[in-house]
Amino acid sequence: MPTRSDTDLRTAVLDATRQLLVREGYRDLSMRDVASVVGCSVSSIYLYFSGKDALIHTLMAEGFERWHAMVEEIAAREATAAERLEALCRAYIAFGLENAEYYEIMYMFHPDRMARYPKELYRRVRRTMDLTAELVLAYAPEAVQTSADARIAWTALWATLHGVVSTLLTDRLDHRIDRSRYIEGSIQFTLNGIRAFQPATLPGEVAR
Amino acid sequence: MPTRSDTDLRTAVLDATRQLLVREGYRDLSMRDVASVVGCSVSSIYLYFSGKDALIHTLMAEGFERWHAMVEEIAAREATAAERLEALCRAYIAFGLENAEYYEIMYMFHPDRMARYPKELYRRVRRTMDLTAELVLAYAPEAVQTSADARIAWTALWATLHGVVSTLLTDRLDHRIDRSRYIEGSIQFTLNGIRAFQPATLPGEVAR
Amino acid sequence: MPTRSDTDLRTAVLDATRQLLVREGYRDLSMRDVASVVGCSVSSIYLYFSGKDALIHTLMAEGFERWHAMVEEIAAREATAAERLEALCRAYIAFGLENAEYYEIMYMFHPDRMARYPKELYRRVRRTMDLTAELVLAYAPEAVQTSADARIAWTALWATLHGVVSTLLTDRLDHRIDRSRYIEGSIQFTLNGIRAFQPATLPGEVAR
Amino acid sequence: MPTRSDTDLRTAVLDATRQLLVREGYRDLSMRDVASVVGCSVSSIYLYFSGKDALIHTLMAEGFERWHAMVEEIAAREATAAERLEALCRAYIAFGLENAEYYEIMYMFHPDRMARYPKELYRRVRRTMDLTAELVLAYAPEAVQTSADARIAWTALWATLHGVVSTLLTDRLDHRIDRSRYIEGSIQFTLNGIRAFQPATLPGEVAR
DNA sequence: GATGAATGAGCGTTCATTCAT
DNA sequence: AATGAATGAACGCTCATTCAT
Repeated sequence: MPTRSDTDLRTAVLDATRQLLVREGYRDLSMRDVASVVGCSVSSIYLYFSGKDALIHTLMAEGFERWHAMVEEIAAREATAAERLEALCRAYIAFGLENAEYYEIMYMFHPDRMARYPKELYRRVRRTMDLTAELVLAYAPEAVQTSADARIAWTALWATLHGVVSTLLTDRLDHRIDRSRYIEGSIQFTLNGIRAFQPATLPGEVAR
Repeated sequence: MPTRSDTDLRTAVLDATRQLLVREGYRDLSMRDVASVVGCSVSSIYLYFSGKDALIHTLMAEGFERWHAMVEEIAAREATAAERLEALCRAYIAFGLENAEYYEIMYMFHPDRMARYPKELYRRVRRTMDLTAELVLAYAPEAVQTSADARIAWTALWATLHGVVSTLLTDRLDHRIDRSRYIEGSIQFTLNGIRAFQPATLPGEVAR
Repeated sequence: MPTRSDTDLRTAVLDATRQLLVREGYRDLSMRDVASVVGCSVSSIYLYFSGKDALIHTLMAEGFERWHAMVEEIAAREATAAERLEALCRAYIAFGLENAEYYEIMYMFHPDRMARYPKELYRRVRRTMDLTAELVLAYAPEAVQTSADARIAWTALWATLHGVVSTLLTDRLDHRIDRSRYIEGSIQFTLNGIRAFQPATLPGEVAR
Repeated sequence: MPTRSDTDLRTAVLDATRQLLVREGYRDLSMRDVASVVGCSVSSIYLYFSGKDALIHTLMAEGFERWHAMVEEIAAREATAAERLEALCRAYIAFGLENAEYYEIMYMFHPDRMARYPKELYRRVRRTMDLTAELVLAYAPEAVQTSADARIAWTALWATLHGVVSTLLTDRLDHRIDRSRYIEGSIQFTLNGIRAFQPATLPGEVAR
């Protein structure tokens, strides 16, 4: 009597881990818990993952994958550059909020602290960013002219979005501020910033 | 030969904890580690702190204190509103980078996960934010008109700054991007965003 | 060379605990001690018992079980009521002495001090007592007439027996007194007490 | 401003310990607690007691002292032998109940487990018992004829009383049994036992 | 392919005790 | 006479990991 005949254990473990990550957070996640949710033995997990780190790494990769897919979908949309960039921003925030601590392991973790993560991931992340940079470039071609500029602009834009997500996830938004307004406001004014973008000059250089 | 006679153990423990926090992050911080860095016994730590939580709380309070002092100093400066707000932004980022995961425990932590932190801290944090809001208001009085707007604008501004710090601390800045340029760029364009600020409209409302 | 292959660790842990309980008493019993006697790691104990309390509870239950079995066996004997009650008394004392502080955890412990013990045990204990009460009733039907009287008589009888056990276990019997004589003497005169039993009158009531 | 000028620290420590012993029980008694109740430093306790054991020993001695005094007082009373022996029994139980865990350390502790207790105490305890034996002898001179018999009888009597105290202190009295009736019943029927006393014969000897 | 048994290292915390001052 | 500072050993317990079956 195969309890789990069709779906394999590896998948079940990933599902359980993802679920527990949201419920308990990364540090309270234990192999025991995962096994107990899956309904298998602890040691079985080691058949598919070399250890806890590898398990987490897999989820991180999965997360980046998902995000990449979203970006690709948006990039492919029939819409104005402005609509697409706004959509990207909203998608990012939504992604972060919906994936909660899943997001945490993707972004808030010092890679150095875990066994070195495969280079391959960095490559993928960079590819995602390049794709995003194109959207930025298309959005404000008169302000952002080189693709180097675009990367700067996007990283800065991303920083805002990350800040928003992180602020909301950790519940640090002042309670007097309306959540949706805050999100929209942040997006709008960071986009304003992009449009008004001019290659930054370091302090000491001829200023803006 | 008094190794520590003049400076007391309490201070040494705090120093070691701060240092370890940067090296190991909060969750990997153990009382044993702290003791070993300080060069004292584990139980000695308990002479000055009732437990691990209390130790961390102390550092958090200390961090917020320091930041508050910086804000006050900047607010008191003889300078234009623009200079002061820019200074605030740079100070924030510098503070975050220099205090590394000291910063982490201050901002990246869900308060709910630790034994409830004294209300008093929250009050201080909000006071700091109000002070900051004034700087924002002074910077762009034509765009940001009410102090409610100012709080929204600041929280959004803060989100960017937090994003920058977090991006840099977690080493996620694309290595092709110049660090200083990125910082300046982020500050400039977030300030642009402030000047162009208009109370956000929710999607569905009459848009910008 | 299997040191323990045939008998399982769970049993070994219980054995060691019982043994240590005699040697060290309950409060000085540590999981480390148990592990060291068993020759296993501390954490292995947790494979079979959820914690120290559970370990002790198991032993308590086991003890009460054994005692209940003895009572049942005696109640079933083909013998006079007098012989059976005397047998019960001797059995009680023998049980206490042979099981040493195993006895201690069964009887000398304030239940309140440990995580609440399952009700089920209390029920068993009371059932054992009821069974015993019957033996008392059969022994002196003219003196002890109601089963309520029997319970009082037995509890008082038990108090004596417990006193004897406790006295001997804690080595408080005056060394000039012969151990066996003391035991027999106590039994005889407590039985005399039973036969001469009359429902106690509180001081102030019309006295005997 | 001497906070404790008249009464010395030694006394205060003993008082605090006694008080804590009742409140917390022996095993939860800590030097810290004592010091905190006294309002002195932990190390100050060591000025008067060489350690925790010595502190407990002192209290045990004190307890035996008190009990001895009670016995003497009763022995000296103008009353019938019966009244005095009954009074002794009631006094014993009252003493045990009123001194709760104070009683515990006096009687429930294996002397072997603590640093050897001074011989002097044993001598005192024996003297107390001899005094008691006299009361027993006077109570039933026709049954208890030699002082050896008296010691046996008393030890057995004591066992009952101890059983009663222990039963009540550990809350093991069946709740359907009235407390006072139980106490009186036990006393009465143990006295009956004494009166009917005949030197015990070992099983195998010519029986009663 | 899957598991149960076992472990070693580590955790936060408590406590009796010592000793220089 | 009294203390504050410091410690070492122990405690109950958890966890990621290994390995024979």
